[in-house]
Amino acid sequence: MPVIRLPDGSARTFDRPVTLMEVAESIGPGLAKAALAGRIDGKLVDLSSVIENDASVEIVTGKDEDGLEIIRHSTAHLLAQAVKELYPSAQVTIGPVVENGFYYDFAFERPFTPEDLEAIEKKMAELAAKAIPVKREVVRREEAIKFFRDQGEYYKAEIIEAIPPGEQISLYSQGDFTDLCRGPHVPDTGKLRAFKLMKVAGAYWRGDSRNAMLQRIYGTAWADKKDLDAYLHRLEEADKRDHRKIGKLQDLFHTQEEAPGMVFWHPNGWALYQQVEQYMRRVFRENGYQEIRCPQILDVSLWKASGHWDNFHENMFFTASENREYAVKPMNCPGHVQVFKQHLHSYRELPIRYGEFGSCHRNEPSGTLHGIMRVRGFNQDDGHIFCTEDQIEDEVVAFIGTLRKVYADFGFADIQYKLSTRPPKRLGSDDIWDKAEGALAAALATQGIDYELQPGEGAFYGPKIEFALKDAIGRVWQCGTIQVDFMMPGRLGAEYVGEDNARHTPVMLHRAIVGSMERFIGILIEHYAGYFPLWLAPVQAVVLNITGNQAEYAAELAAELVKQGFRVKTDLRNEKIGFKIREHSVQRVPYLLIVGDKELNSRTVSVRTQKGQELGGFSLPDLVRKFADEVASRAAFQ
RNA sequence: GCUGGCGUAGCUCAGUCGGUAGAGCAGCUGAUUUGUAAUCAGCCGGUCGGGGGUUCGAAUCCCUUCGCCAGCUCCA
Repeated sequence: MPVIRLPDGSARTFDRPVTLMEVAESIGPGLAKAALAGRIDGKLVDLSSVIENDASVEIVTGKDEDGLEIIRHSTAHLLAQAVKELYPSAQVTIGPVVENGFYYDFAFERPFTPEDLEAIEKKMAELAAKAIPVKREVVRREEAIKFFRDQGEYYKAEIIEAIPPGEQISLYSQGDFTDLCRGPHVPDTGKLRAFKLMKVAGAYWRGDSRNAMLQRIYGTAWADKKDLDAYLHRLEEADKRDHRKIGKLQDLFHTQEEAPGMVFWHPNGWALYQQVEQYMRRVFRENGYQEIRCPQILDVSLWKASGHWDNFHENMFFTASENREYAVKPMNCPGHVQVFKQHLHSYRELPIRYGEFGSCHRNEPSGTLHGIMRVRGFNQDDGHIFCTEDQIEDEVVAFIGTLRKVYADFGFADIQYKLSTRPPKRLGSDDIWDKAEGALAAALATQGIDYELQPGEGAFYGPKIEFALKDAIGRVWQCGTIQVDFMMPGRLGAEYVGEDNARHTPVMLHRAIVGSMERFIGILIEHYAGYFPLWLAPVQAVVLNITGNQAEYAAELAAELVKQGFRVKTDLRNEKIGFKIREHSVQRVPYLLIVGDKELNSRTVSVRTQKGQELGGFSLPDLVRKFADEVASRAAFQ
C-alpha cells in the first residue's frame, strides 16, 4: 500500500504497487501524455518503474532539464535503430548526449553521405510516428556479451566487458532494436518529435587516434518543434556572426595559402587591432607594468634551458644561420627573464612587472587552425610578474580587478572563473604548492568570486586561474589566465637579493587578459556581429555628399574630424545618396554624415546612425563633442 | 596530425552523361548632379588551387600535393 508524495506536497495512497506511469495517469491525462520519465526519491528512472513502498515521486516532462536529456538520449537510440534498419552491416558503439543534442558513433564500411543522413532522418521520423514502446530489461553480463556478439556487434560486447563487475547491465529494446544502456528512456518513440541530424564526422573509437575511425552522426533534439526551430535559428545567427565572413565584408584581414595560420591585417582590421592594443597598453601602464620588447628568434640553447625544448619542441618553428640553430619564440617568458637578469635586483624592487605585445609563433597541427581564432602567428597582451611567494595573493587580487574592468570595457559582463590545482606530475614541494594554491583561492575568495575547481588540471610548474567570458549569444571563450611558475626563474637563473642578504629565486606569474590578440579580435567581431561600439569601429563615420556641389565642404569636414583623432572617410562618388547610404550601412559604419546644399549653407552635417535614425543637423564642434563622449564612455553600439 | 567534405572571375555561386566556362555583385568607361538602404548602358575579367595520369578530348574520371571547412586529437 504505497503512499506517494508529490512535489506539491500532496500524497496519494494506492492499494497495490503502481508504475510511475500509473501515478502520472492518476494525476491527469495531460501529464500522462507529457510524461517522459520520473524521479523516485530523487533517482531518475523509467515510467515503467514499479513503486512498491512509500516514496516521494516526481514526473519528468520535456520542460525538465533531465527530461530534455532523456529525449536526446532516446533520440540517439532512435538514430541507431534507423541506421541498423537501413544499413544492417553497420555496428553500433556509443551514443551520448552532448550540448544541444547527441551523437552516435557507428562502425561502417564507408562514410555516410549527406543523402544517407536524409534517408536516416526520414526513417527516424517513420519509427517515431509508430510510437514503438521502449522496454527495459536487466540481464546477466555473459548473456549480454553473447547477445551482442551473436549479432556481430563487437564494439558493444567490448563495452560490456569494460563495465565494472557488480554493476547492473540493462538493455533497452524498441521493436527489433536493442541497445545497451543505463537509461532512463522515453516510454515510446512517439515522444520524440523534434529532432534533426546535423552532420557526420569521423571520431576515433574511445577517442584514441591509434584506434579505428568511426562515423559519428551528430543530431539535435528538443521537447518540441518550437524549441528546435529556435535552436536552428540560433545557429544561423552564429553563422552570420562568423568573423571570417565579417572580416571579408569589412575588409579587416585575410589569410592565404603561403602563410597558413598567419594573418594579413588590412587597414580596417589593423585600426581595430590598434584600438585593442593601445587600450591594453594603457592597462599595462596604469597597473604598474613596464612594457618591453624581446627578440623574435633566440638560440635553441635558451629554449633547452627553459624547458621548452623538452616540453614544447613539436610546436616550435626553427631556423638556422652560420651553424647556429635558433627557435622562433612560442612564448615571451624566457625573454622577460633575460631582461630581469640584466640587473641584480633587491627584494625592495619586487614585484617587477613586464608587459609585451610580442609576436609569437607556434606550429599548431594543421587541423586546429581556424580563421584568426586559432593561428600559428599571434600576439598576446603578455605579462610576467617577478615577485616573492608572499606577494602572490596581492598580485592576483590586483590582476583579477584589472581583468574584470577590461572585460567590462569590451562589453563582456559575464565572466567564469576556474582554479586548476596540482597535477600528479609536478615540480616543487607540496609546501610551496599549498602556499600557491592557497594564495590563488584566497585571491578569488576575498573578491567574493564563485569559481570552478579543476583538481589536477594545473601546469606541472604551478597552479593557475583561467578566466572565460560569455559573448552576446551565450558562447563561452577562455581568454585570460594567471599562472604561478616556480620553475622557469630558477632554470634560467633569475635571482634577487633578499632581506637576509642572500640570493633567492623569485616566483614568476604568467598572465594575460585578452590572451591572443588575434583570437580576441575574432571574439569581438562575433560578439558585436561587426556592429562595433564607436571606440572600436575601424571606420567611425563616412561623410557623404549629395551632389558635387558639396564635395569640397565634405572633404573639409572629414579632414577636420581626422585631425581631431577620429577615423573618418569620405564618399564623394557621383552616386545617388541612397546608394551610398546602403553601401556604408552594409559595412556597418556607426555614423553617416550627410551634407547637401542645406548643410553647406548652414555649416552643419546631417547625422544618420547605423540603425537608420536621423539625428538632424550638427555643427562640427557639437559633433566632435558627441563623438568624443561616446568614445570615452566606450558605450555599446546604439 | 587523423577522417570526411570542399577548392571555378576580386566576392557569392551555377556548370547535366567528359565535348575547350556562365550569372549576379564588384571593377573600368560613358551618361545621369541625385536628400537618407541598390540610376541606366557598355566593357574588362578565369592555366577551373598546384603537379602528374587516363582519354581523340578533362572544371568534370584517377593518383598526388597544398589550402580551406567540419569533426576528432592536441591545446604551456
